Amino acid sequence: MLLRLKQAGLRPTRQRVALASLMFNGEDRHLTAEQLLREAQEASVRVSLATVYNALNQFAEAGLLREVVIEPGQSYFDTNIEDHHHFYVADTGEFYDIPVGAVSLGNCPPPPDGMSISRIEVIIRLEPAGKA
Amino acid sequence: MLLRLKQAGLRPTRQRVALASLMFNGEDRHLTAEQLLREAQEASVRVSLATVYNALNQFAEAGLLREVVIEPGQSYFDTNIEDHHHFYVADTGEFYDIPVGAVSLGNCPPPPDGMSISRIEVIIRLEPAGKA
DNA sequence: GTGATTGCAAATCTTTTGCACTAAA
DNA sequence: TTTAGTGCAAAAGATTTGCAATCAC
Repeated sequence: MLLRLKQAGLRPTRQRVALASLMFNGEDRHLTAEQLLREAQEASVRVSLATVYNALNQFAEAGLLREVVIEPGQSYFDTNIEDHHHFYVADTGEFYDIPVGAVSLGNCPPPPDGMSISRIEVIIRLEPAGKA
Repeated sequence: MLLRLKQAGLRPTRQRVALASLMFNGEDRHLTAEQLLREAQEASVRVSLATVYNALNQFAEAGLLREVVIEPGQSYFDTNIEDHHHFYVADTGEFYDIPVGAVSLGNCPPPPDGMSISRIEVIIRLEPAGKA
């Protein structure tokens, strides 16, 4: 974790190392700042909410994770920085990753003049089956 | 406009009629509450920000428009309720609609067990050409 | 008249910021 | 030691809410 932070140009402080260790634990995660704070507290890591926000923003800026905005008034941070898409369950706030290869996007219309595509995001919203 | 509101089960008050007239003026629009308030004020419609929010939420709930969340801390309301996708320019907050037929989405992976798809959203983020 | 709606101001929620203190190099 | 990072509490923004006044029916 130390190495990863150093490579990103971030000083590996106790808090940043602890937060990074919680987030980058092997599996792909989608966490809000509050959720990460709670995990830190459960792991007995002394850290403030402000620092969690700062760290998440710095990690995102450094390309270590990606901010995902799906709901009003709530940002998720996604540890999977590969090109991919999402299933999202509004009821629970759960995410499931979809590898980019699993969705074929054809026929994309050309961007307006003077613009180029920076990223394509596909969000498939889910609901409990047989609900609607 | 009166009719549209009545059909949606909303009492056609002065404010709601005025706001609806501004939003549903023929073209597809993507507005924030603040933007709509400003338009109302420019049109000399006396209405408060709280009422704009209430009206937008009621319209959305009634299916007259759709809330679109793309940026942290800012909701857009889209008057186009047909199935469609978006180009989005982060720098300016501009939207361009993409008709659903213009993007072919194949090969969608099946949703997790017990879940069904409620909506598929494709967001193509744009940046000024030759920027990156 | 009666109940829904409005406007205002205050409250709420997420996120950011200022600044004195602490820790990394 | 020097500079970056942290924590707290306060600030900032977007949105919601409580309640008396107002409007639609």
